[in-house]
Amino acid sequence: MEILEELARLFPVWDKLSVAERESLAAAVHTRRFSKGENIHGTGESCLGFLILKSGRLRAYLLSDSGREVTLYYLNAGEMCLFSASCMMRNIQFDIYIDAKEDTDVLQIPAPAFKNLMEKSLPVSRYVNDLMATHLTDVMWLMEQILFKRLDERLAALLLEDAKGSPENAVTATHEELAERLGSAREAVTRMLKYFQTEKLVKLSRGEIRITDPAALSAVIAEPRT
Amino acid sequence: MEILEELARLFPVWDKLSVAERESLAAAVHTRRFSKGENIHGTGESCLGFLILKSGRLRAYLLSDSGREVTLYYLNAGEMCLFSASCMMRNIQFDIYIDAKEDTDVLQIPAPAFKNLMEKSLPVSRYVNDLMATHLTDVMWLMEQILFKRLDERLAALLLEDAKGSPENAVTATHEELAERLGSAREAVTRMLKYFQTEKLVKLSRGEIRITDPAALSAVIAEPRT
DNA sequence: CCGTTTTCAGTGACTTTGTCACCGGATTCC
DNA sequence: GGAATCCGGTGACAAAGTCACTGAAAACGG
Repeated sequence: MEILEELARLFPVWDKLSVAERESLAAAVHTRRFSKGENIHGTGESCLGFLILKSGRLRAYLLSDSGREVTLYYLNAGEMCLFSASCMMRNIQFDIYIDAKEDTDVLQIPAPAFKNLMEKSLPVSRYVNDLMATHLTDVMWLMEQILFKRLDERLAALLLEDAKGSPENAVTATHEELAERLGSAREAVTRMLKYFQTEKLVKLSRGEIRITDPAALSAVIAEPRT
Repeated sequence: MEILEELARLFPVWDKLSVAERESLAAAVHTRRFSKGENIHGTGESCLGFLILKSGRLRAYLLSDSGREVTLYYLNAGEMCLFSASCMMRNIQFDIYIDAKEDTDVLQIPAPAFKNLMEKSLPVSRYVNDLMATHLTDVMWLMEQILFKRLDERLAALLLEDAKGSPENAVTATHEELAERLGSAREAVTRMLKYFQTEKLVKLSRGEIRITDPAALSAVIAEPRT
C-alpha cells in the first residue's frame, strides 16, 4: 500500500508503535488535499485531527475581532499539524486559524483515532509533548519579540533571515505578509522599509525586497536606528 | 511518612503510578521552602525539577534586556510548576523567570527522577501534556490581549476580575503589578487609572483600587473609552 | 487584447502607548 | 527619628497602530 509506506516514512514515531497500533492507525489514515488559500481550521467546527504534510505549506495565525491577523508559524512538507487536532484536547482553549498557503497534500489521522493513540501509546504522548513544547517556544519567542524589540530591529532580522539562501539576497513577500509575521501593521512596515531604502540598506519593488547592504542591516539589529 | 502522604494527596497522577514508580518517586522527593521575593528559576543554571506547591505563591514572567517584566501567570497552593523542570526538555528554549511572591513551601521532584518518570510512565506524560497545553493557552490568551485589545479594556477587565470576591470591591495591587500583568508600562496604567478616577469609575489610594461603578467599568470593556 | 477588478504600496493626520527623566509623599527599616 | 526604599504622579517626547484615501501594478474574464 502506497499510503502505509508514506505513513511509515513521515510519521516520526511509527517505528515505536505496536503491530496493533499500526493496524488501527493504518485503518484510519487517509490522504487529503487542500487548495491554496483554503481555510482548514478555525472558522468551522470541523475537527480534522492530526495532519502530516506531504507537500505544500500551511500558515497558523491569530485573528482579532477587527480582522487583524498575526502569523504564529508556518508548517512545511514533512512537518506535523497538531492544532488541527486541538478540538480533542480540553486544555487547549484558544482560537487558532490555519490556512493553506500553497496547494497542500496531507496524511490525515482523524481525531478519534489520534486521540486513542495519544492516550494509549507512550511514544505518541511523548511526541505530542515535544510538538507542544516546540510550539510554546515559538509563541514565547514571538511574544518576546513583540513586547521587547523595536520594529526596525525585528524587521531587519526578519529580512536577513528570509534572504538567507536567496541568490539575489532578496525576500519575496508583500509588506502585509511581513507585518503579519511581525505582529505589526502594514503601514508601519511600509514606512520602515522606506526608511531602510533611504538609508540604502534595501531596494524595494512590488512583492520583493532586495538587501543591498547586509552589514548595515545587521547593524540595525545590534544598534537600533537613532 | 508525612511527606509521602502529601505526595499522594498533591501529585495528581499518584494513583496511576505502579508500586515501583511510587517507590522511586518517594526516594527522590523532598520538601523545600522559598522566601518571599526569592528568584527560583531563570538567572542561575540550577535546574530544580518539578515543583508541587504546598503553600504560598509563585510568579512566572518574561524579562527583557532592559529589565522590563511581563507576568505570564501565577501558581498557587496545590498547583504544579512545570517550567522549573524545563531544563530537561530540549524543545523548550525560552527564558522564563520564576519568583516567590510569598514564602512558599513545595515538594520538589528533582529533574532526573522526574525526567525518568516522564519518559516511562504514560499517565505522567499525559499529565505533563495537560500542563503544557494549559500554559500554552495562558500564553496565547495573553498574546491576544496584548495584540488586539486596548489598554483601557484590558485594565477594566483585570480590575473587575481581581475584585471578584472582595467585599469592598477593591483590588490590592500596585500600579506596577497591574502593568506587568497587562504587558504594559507602569506610567500608562497610572494614567489610565487616573482617567478612570476622573470618570468616577474607581477610587485610588496607595496599593489599592476601589471600584465605585462596576457597571460603567464593564461598559468600558464592551465599548472602549471615546 | 482590453477593460475591469483586485492587490499592493505609499502617505498624511491623528491616537494610543511606551520611554525617559524627574518629583514628592508614604512606608519601612535600621 | 532619620535614611533608604517604594509608590504614584507628571510632562515631554518617540514609536507605532489606526483611519482614510490614493494611484499604480498585476490578474482576470470575456
